[in-house]
Amino acid sequence: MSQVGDLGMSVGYVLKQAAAALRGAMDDALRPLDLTVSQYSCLEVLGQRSGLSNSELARATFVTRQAMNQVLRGLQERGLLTRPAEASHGRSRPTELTDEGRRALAAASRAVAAVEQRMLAGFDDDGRRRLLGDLLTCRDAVS
Amino acid sequence: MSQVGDLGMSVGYVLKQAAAALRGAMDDALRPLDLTVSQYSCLEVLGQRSGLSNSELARATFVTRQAMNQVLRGLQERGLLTRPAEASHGRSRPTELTDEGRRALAAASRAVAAVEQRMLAGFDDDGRRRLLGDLLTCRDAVS
DNA sequence: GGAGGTGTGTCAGGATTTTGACATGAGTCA
DNA sequence: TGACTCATGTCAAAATCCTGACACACCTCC
Repeated sequence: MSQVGDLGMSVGYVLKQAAAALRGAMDDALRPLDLTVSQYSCLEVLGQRSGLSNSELARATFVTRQAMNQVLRGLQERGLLTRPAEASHGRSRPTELTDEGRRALAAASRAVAAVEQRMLAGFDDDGRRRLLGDLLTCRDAVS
Repeated sequence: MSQVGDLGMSVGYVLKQAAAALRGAMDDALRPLDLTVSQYSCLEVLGQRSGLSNSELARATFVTRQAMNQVLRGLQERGLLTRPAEASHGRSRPTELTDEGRRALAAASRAVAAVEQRMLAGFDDDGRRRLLGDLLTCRDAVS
């Protein structure tokens, strides 16, 4: 006898499906802009909080700092962000968006916002706030 | 420490975070059983609906059929499932769990259920049903 | 001052996934 | 029958991510 019961009724399973569907839709929306979801996530976090280090960005996007390092190199190569050649304190190097990076972020942000708008079309303001709170509860409970 | 500002108010961003946290917790819970999340997902779907083909399993778990093929090979190698040597109709080969596969699934299902229980500790029955319905709405709207 | 612990950046290797491609089997329709 | 379309399985290459490891910088405590 399965502990999970009907798979279609498992919150965890549907959560995973919803996240996968969202990621796929974001991927499609970002492909014309030549950005991956990981790259966009990095830019978005940097747009909100400038000057974060590699490790801080990794934690914010739920990937390892090694993976984030690869993303940062690619974005730096393309001129979308800058890092000082050497750290001023410790080993961490604060990352900043360039003007071109801000332009790319603006375009990507619009594309992703359209996807999120489509995902939440069936919710009113109260419903969205409620869903957001529920997801925060889940995230914190399982972390 | 790292409040991300407006990003923390994005349902899509928090959905991604919650799914990532859940995946990490599932990974930890399944590691003692020598199963990855992908492998468990495959077993769980097969436990619910036996006889699915490679492509059907891939769609059910939101991965490509190439990736699912790799998972199926590993599980078949370990004797957790069986596939007929050749297809009886078309090219699809229906997959079935072995007795050992069912035992592994039962143990994994218990471990994952504990994680999900922890994730939903803060919800009552109505809250869980509501969250499940909201996630289904999101999934279908963005697919 | 020195030892130990923590956080950070980076390198290397392996595992997983995706993209692109090709061949096969089944169904549709002229 | 033959051309066309579609779904499936599979192979190969590339991209991505993770695990393990190492060195460096800072901090605390003795």
